[in-house]
Amino acid sequence: MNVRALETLVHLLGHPSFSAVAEARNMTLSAVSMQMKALEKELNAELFDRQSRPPRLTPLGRQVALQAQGVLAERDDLLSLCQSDHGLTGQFLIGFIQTASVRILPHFLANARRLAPKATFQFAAGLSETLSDDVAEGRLDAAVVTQVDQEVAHLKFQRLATEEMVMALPASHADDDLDTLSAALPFIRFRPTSGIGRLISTSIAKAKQKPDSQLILDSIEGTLECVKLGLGYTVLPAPDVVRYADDRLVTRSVEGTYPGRDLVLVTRDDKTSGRWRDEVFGLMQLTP
Amino acid sequence: MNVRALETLVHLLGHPSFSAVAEARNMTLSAVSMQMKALEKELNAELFDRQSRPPRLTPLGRQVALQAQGVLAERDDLLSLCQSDHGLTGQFLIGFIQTASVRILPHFLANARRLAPKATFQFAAGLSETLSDDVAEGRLDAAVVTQVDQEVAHLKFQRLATEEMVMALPASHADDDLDTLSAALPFIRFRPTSGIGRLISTSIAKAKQKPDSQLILDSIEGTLECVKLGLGYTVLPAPDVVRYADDRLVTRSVEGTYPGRDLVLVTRDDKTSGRWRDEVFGLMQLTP
DNA sequence: TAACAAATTCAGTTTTGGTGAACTTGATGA
DNA sequence: TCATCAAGTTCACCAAAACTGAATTTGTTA
Repeated sequence: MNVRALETLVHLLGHPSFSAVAEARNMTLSAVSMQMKALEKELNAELFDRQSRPPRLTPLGRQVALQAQGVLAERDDLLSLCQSDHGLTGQFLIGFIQTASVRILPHFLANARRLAPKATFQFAAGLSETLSDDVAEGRLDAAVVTQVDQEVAHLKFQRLATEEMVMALPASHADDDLDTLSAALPFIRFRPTSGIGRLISTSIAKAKQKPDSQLILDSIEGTLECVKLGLGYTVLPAPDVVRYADDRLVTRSVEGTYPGRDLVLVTRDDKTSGRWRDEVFGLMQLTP
Repeated sequence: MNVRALETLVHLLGHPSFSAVAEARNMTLSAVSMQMKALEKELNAELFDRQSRPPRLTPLGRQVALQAQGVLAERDDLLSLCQSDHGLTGQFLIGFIQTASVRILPHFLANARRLAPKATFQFAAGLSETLSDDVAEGRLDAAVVTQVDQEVAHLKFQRLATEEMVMALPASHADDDLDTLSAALPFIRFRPTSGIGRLISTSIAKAKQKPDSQLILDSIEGTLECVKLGLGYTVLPAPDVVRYADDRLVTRSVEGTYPGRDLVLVTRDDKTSGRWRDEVFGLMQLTP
C-alpha cells in the first residue's frame, strides 16, 4: 500500500481533475493516472467512473478517500511524535518498589501529566533486585529501588530520597534498654532477599549485635503486626512504621546505628538513556 | 513513509530481535536492518539502542511502534472497505425533494442501517430540476424527484411511489361546483419553477381551463394557508394537503383530470451507477 | 463535426527495496 | 581477558516500482 497514492486520492476530494491534482502535487498527469490505476488494481475496486472526463470518484472511491484521510492522519500523528518539541516523548516502562509506589509514583504521575504530556508510562512493581535486573536487561527503562550495591556494571543510580530507619517495639517494652529488650524478645527481620532486608542484616552485622533468636518475615505489615502482638521488635524505614502504627507499638530512634535507606532511580548507563534520564529524574522529584 | 517498514517495526514489539522478525516476515536480516535505519533517518529519531545486541527499542521507538499500529489499523479498515462482502459500500450523495424527505428518507435511513451498514450517506434538499442537474453533472449520485421529463440524456428514472392529486378549497365553498368556485375564487398555483409546480400548470393547460385570476406561491404550507383563509383554491398532492389539513379546508377528488405525481429515483445511466443503483432503489422501498 | 482539454498508454530512465557475501560488534563462557 | 559465536551492519549488485515525456485516445464543447 503506497502512502503517496493515498495522498493523491485525498487530494482528488478537493480538486476537480487528475490534472489539477498533478499540478498541486508537482507530478505529471500520467503519474497521477498510473497511481490511481495501481491503487484500483491493488484494492480490486472501481474508485473512478472513467466514462466521464474528468474521471469522477465513485461512491466507493469517495469512501476510500475518506478512509485514506484517516490513514494519513495517523501517519501525521506518528510524524509529530518525532518532532521533539514538547519535552519527553516515548513510552517508558518504569518499576517501583512498594514504598516508592506510595511515596514517589503519585508525584511522578502529577508531574508527568503537566510537564511531559506526550510521554506515556507503564509501571511495574517488584523487589529492588528484580527491578534492577529488569532495567539492566532492558525489560524496564528505569526503576525506583533501594540502593543495591555501590556499583553495578552499566547501571546508573541517582538518589531520590532517604528514609530514616527506626526501631519498632511493643508498647509493653517501651522502657527497656536494648540489652533487656533483646534478652526478652526476638528480633524480627524483614525478608533478606529483598533490598531492604539485606540492608538491615548488614547493618546488624556492623553493629556487632548477635540477637539470640530471630524471626524472619516477608512483609512489612506482617512484621509490624508481630511487634504489635508483643512477639518481638524490629527495625524498619520510618515511613513504613508510621503507616501501620497504633498504640500497641512504640518507636525508638536508631540514628547513628543504622544508616538511612536511600531510594534511587536506576537506569542503564548508555547513550540513549542519557537523552531522557535527567528529565525522568526531574519528574521524580517531589517539587520539580 | 513506507508502510512495510512500519509493519516491520510493529513486529519488533513482539519479537526479540531483528533476525526473529526477518524470519517471521520472510525477509533477510539485512533488509530489516536497512528498513529500520531508513525509518530512523526519515523520522530523524533514535528508535533503537544499538549499543546493545540485539538492538533494543528506545521508549520513543516503542511509542512510534504503538502509533504505527494505529496507522496499520486504519490501513486495514481501508482494505476491508473494498472487500465487497457486506452489500453496499461507499459514500453516497443523495438528494430529496421536500415531499420525499418526509415520505421516503426515514424509511431509507432505517433500511440502510439494517441492510447497508458499511455505506454512508449525505443528503441534499432541493427542487426537482436542481437535483436532477446535480445528478447529471455528478454532484450527486442519486436523487428522489418528481418526474421531470420522460427522457433525459444519460439519466435513468425509476418510479418509487405515486401521489394522488387533490383539490383543496375553503370549507365555506364546499358545495360549489367547479364553475361557481372558479368564478368566486382565484386558483392558487404552487411556484412553477419547481417540478410539482410545472406539472400542475401543464395539466391545467391540458384541461383547457383558464382561471380568471391566479395567485402564485412558492411554498405548499403557504398555499394551503391561503386556502384556509378563503383566499382561493388549489390542487396539490394528497399527502401534502393531508399533512396541513384542518377544518377550514375541504378536499375534492380530481382523479381523471389530474394525473398522479410520481416520485422517481434519478441516477446516471452509466456502468458504475449500475453497480449500486438497484440496491439503492431497494433501500428506498417502504417495505424492502 | 472539428477542436480542445484531459486522461491513458508506452518506452525509457531514475529511484527504491531487496539479496547475499563480507565485515563488524556486543554477549557469552572458559 | 580472550576466543567464540550469534546477530547486526555495510556493500556491491540486481529486480521491481515509480516517474517522465511523447504519442495516442477519448469525452466534452463550440
